[in-house]
Amino acid sequence: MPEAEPAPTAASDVLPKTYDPVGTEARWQAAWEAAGAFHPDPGAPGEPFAVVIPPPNVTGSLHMGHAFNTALIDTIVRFQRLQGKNVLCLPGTDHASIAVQTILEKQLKAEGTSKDHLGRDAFFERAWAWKAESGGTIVGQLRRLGYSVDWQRERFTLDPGLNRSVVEAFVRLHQQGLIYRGEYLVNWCPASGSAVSDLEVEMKEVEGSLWHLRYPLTPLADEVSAAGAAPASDHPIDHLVVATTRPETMLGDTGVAVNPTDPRYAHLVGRSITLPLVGRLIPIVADAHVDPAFGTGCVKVTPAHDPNDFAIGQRHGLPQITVMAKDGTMNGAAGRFAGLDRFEARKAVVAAMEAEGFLVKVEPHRHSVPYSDRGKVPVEPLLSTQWFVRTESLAERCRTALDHPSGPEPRFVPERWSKVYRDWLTDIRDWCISRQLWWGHRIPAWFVVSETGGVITEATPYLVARTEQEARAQADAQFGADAQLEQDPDVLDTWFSSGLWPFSTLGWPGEGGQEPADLATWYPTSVLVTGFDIIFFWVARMTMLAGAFLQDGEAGGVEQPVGGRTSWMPFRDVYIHGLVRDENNRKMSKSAGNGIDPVLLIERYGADALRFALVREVAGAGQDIRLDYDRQSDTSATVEAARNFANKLFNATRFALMNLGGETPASLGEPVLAELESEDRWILSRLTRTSTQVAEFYGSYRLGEAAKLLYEFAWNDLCDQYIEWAKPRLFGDDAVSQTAARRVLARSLEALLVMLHPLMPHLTEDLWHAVSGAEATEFLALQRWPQPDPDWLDPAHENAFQFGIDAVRAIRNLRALSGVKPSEKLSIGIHTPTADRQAFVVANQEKIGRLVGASDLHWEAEPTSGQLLGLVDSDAQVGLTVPQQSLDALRQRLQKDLAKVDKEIAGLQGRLANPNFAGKAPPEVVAECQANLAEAQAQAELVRGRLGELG
RNA sequence: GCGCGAUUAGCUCAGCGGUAGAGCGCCUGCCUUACAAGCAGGAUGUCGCUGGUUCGAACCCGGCAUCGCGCACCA
Repeated sequence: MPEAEPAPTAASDVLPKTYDPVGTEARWQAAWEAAGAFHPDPGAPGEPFAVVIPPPNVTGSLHMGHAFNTALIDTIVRFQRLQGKNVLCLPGTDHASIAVQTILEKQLKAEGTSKDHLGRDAFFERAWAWKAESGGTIVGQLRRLGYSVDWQRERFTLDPGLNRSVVEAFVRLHQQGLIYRGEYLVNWCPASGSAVSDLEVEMKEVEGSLWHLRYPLTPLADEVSAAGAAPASDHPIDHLVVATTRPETMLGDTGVAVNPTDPRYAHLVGRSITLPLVGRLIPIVADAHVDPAFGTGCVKVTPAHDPNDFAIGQRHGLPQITVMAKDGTMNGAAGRFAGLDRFEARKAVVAAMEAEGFLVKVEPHRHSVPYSDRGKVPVEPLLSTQWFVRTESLAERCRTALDHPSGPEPRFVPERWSKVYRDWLTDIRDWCISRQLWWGHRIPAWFVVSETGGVITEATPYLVARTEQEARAQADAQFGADAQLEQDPDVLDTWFSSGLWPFSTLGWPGEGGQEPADLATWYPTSVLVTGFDIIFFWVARMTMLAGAFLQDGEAGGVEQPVGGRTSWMPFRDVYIHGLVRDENNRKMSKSAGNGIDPVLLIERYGADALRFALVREVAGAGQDIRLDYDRQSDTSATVEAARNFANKLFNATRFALMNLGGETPASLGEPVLAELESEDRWILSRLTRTSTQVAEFYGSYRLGEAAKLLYEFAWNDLCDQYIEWAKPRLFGDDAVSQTAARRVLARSLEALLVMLHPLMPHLTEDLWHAVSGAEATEFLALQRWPQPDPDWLDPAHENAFQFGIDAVRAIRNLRALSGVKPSEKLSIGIHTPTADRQAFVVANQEKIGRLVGASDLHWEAEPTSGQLLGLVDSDAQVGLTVPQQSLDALRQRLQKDLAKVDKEIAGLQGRLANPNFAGKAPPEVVAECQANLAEAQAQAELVRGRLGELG
């Protein structure tokens, strides 16, 4: 960021009538970044507070989910900064192996070439070029949200530092015996030619078919030679019927299973089937996995192509016959079907079965099929040799931490997600971490290919090392100097590097056994903020990997968090938020094309408005939020309302600048208690209450509540009430009264700007500069949370002032009923026998008169006759003298009031008449009930009197 | 199948034991020298259904219904 960036000019003395976010936002983003405002020093004072942001795909672009996540995180970290914490918020991106490789391969294909033609090195270069070109998009868009992250610490999962972390992690896991290599069924994506993780598999409901196939029993005569012993007796049954949704896999069948308790087939267990089309003899086995009630109760077993069958096969020692190649076509083992694509093969197998009389029937069948998220094709369970992380011991550590005696680690907000997290850590499957791709971290394992004839086979010994030199040295020692090495061609799952994110980005593992300063200061991080959709895949992987690396086992064999920490957990809290749904409550997705572009909304309404709108919608419980949107006009009423709020603040500040006489909060000084008037004391009390409560809300992730409370304070209290009541003083010539009002206004507005800053950072930064006159090098973002004088809190006075508000409303209501022109000044009376209220009315005569358009505002204990009267409560009435009275409207109004109050009386009397209520309810509730009844009865009396006068 | 969440004003949602609120929208009137992206006033609900607990339930407990989500999948 060039230092020469022009210093931001704060809102000038004369502001325009509406706020223009576009220029303002860009200006402050540049100023913050140029000044390094969010580049913290690990040695700085202040309690450390750290957040690492969930790294988006480097080549992606901003969607509403990012905007939402960003709004939440930035609100939290900006609040903590205002609390004086030493805040690090660290940004970055991940390399998204499959996504990027898919894009690149598509490009290459369009150019008439391929990655294999290009070669690995050239392909890698090209991928980096693509990253350089498109990788700036999303970080640029994140900047436009006003994200207060430390861009100087921005990381990328493939950068050299994180590369080192990944290699170190792999090597250490291997040393701990937690990484192994072996041949297992994995989710294979034929489109990308790689294994994929569970995350990248999505179950889709499809209307498929259930093919019922006849599998003939092998005649007994032939069994003898096949099984070596003749079964006890023959039987009329000469075949079994199996059902399948994937008939092409029958070519790889190596058994048929029935339930051991199924009387229909018990006698057949041990006999064999002659597999149609293939001719292979396969045994009938008994396995409890088979549900006798489903279909025919007989299941074909294809261990090499189905996870359940794989397990059955293992239990019964059945061979695994792979009939498919890695590109999804049938292989040599498929006999005459070899070379066909798996879906063509399906048709061909069915046709052949039918032709040979083995097809019994076909039923429509709705079932779910695993689809590759990236390749958009059905995933194929395929046997292949892959690298795995043994997860059980890692998961166990995490489960134990959840039961930590001093509270669960991490702490989930909302709490219910911890259950989901625990479920995922229970009965967890080992994690396949190898990917047959080029764009990613190459696995740091070298095969000693000279031991197996120059090629990599399952039997080839391998060495895991941090560098090729290290591997070479190991090879020399173990296999001699002429051992030939070849690095594993595969790369690691992107989530492997993402799983290290909370510590790799802080410099783990460091140099020479030294803990890096960032890690020392900010690990464990304070909170992880993420959507529930990746809780299993990302959150749990981070906690599992941290458990493996951020502990020492030295102290008497008991593991301890490294560096004397109290916890090795990568984050204290996990704040789970919902999804942003579209105007029809649908999940936004690229394929559905229903995404709402945050950038469009930022351009239309400003980033502050979008952020405020998103956060304001958040309920406490991590629910999804719905964003309304009109696709015809690209407008959103919700965001527009937030934009209007921004404009309201802008104009309130504009008003203040016009009425503070060129002074600032600092030059005006603190309000002097003895000089304060009614509305001063009221707003300061409200301010004190609000600042305490908002801080509580922000601090406990109740961000939506914080936003709503501030909205109300700003609009209702400060603008609608305080400013309106204080106007005569600000405009008037009583210097003492004017100064008092200026002090209170300046103080309240400044505090409001600070409190709103986490939600609307640009606007508040700009307005704060205008109000405070602060230098361009100073930032609101780095100020402190308001510290109102506790003496300002005055609930009794808030109550007393509420009477004023109510009286004004009652008068205005009456005026509206009277039909008198709003511009016409009227003689108005407030009638109350109570001394305090009388004093209030007298003291605020001018202000109230102004608020209600009175030519004359006076107090009288009782109304004089001939007036139009309205009720404040049983103790106060308001009266107007109007030229032509609109008696019908008033009568209707009073009758309505009476009906309401009568209903209330009936309800209260009913309750009080119940002897159980008086006996069992708390006395204060009974007393309140009685007081309400008395009030209601007194009001009814007054209203009846008024109605009587009207005739 | 197992689990989770939702159901409150026309719409989007708060409230989670003392008798219902906000924003938007709506109706009426106002360009009142901060703001028409505004101001003032107003209307609007058998709180999904059904049992129970309680003096008292939108709120707690049990069922049911509808919608949504996650996990597991029966071939």
